[in-house]
Amino acid sequence: MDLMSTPDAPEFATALLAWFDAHQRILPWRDNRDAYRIWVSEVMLQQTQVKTVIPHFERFLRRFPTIHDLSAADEQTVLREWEGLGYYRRAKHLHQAAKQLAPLSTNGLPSDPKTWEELPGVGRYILGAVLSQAFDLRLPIVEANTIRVLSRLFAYRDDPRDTTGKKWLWQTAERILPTARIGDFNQALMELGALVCTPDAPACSKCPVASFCAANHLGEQASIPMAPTATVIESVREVAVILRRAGRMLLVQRPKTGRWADMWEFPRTVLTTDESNDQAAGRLLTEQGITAKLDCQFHELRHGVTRYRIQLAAWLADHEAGEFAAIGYQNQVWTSLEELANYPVSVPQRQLIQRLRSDGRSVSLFD
DNA sequence: AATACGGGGTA
DNA sequence: TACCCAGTATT
Repeated sequence: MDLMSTPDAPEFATALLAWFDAHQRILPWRDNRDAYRIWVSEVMLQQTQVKTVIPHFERFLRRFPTIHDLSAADEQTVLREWEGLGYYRRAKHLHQAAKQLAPLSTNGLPSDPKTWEELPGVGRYILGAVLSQAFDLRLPIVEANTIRVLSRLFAYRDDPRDTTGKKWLWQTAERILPTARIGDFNQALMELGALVCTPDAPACSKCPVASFCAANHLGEQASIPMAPTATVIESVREVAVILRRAGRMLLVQRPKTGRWADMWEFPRTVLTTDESNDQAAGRLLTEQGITAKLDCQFHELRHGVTRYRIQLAAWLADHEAGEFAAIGYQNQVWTSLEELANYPVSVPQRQLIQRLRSDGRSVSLFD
């Protein structure tokens, strides 16, 4: 058996960086090493593919070119700019963190890890990604691409996603860090995972570090990393009502399950009985102390969340009397028309509004 | 240790 | 359809 070089050898970083220099994609956040731009990009890229992020990133940076522009904006504006990216908590945390960081950023963003660790929405990945890329601090990263790349390089056969695997990943990511070009090295590892060391059919023949790869030597690229246990997707029915008052349309949506249900207290049993959807919608309003006429417009939308496939039945209603509260993303509760009307809507909700408009209805949610 | 959190891309 | 994606916070 021949000796194989391991990825903690200096030759590994040399080979990987040479490949990165020649083959990296041109991405808008690679224009320069501005910490703010890198930070925004890393937050957007959480659980979101590069191709999806690019147009949002460019629009967001035009709207908020510096951390001071972002910190000066109100939250609703930031959330609206985030529309379509999902995981809106990211935007809230980014905005809160910008407010904390802006006063410390008169000469650029701080490079002190302690300062960054305190920020909402900044975990170990964001910390390493931003500080290694912006300031070349010697901090490791672990994320979707590098989980796969590291598992294969070392032929890690256990589940890299469990507690033991995570610990191994962070230790390994730190151990193979070179002593210079840390940010490029971290990015190169991710870029390799995105372009070469892909989940299905990795292009090992084009891999610059195949000679360092245990899985490649063993021919086990297809079985490493081990597949995660499949997620069970549950189908859920939701009821929503669109309130129309004073020329404005408002969407009131019942939460799907869990914590939201505790707040809304709309009995889920309704959804599994023979009770008609009209009655369910009527009760939804009544329980909120709202008097409304339903004109029985029925729409069915599909709204994807992690573990649920949601069928949303929506009605149009004229709001006659009564105060109301509405619930939407992140347990947000609105108590005023203004607040709700200015909140970003999800893509399915936007589709619903477009459908109403195509039916000749005047929808003025944002007008 | 599990779960919540979105929406888009892809075979 | 089912899985994947430059994760973090909460329970």
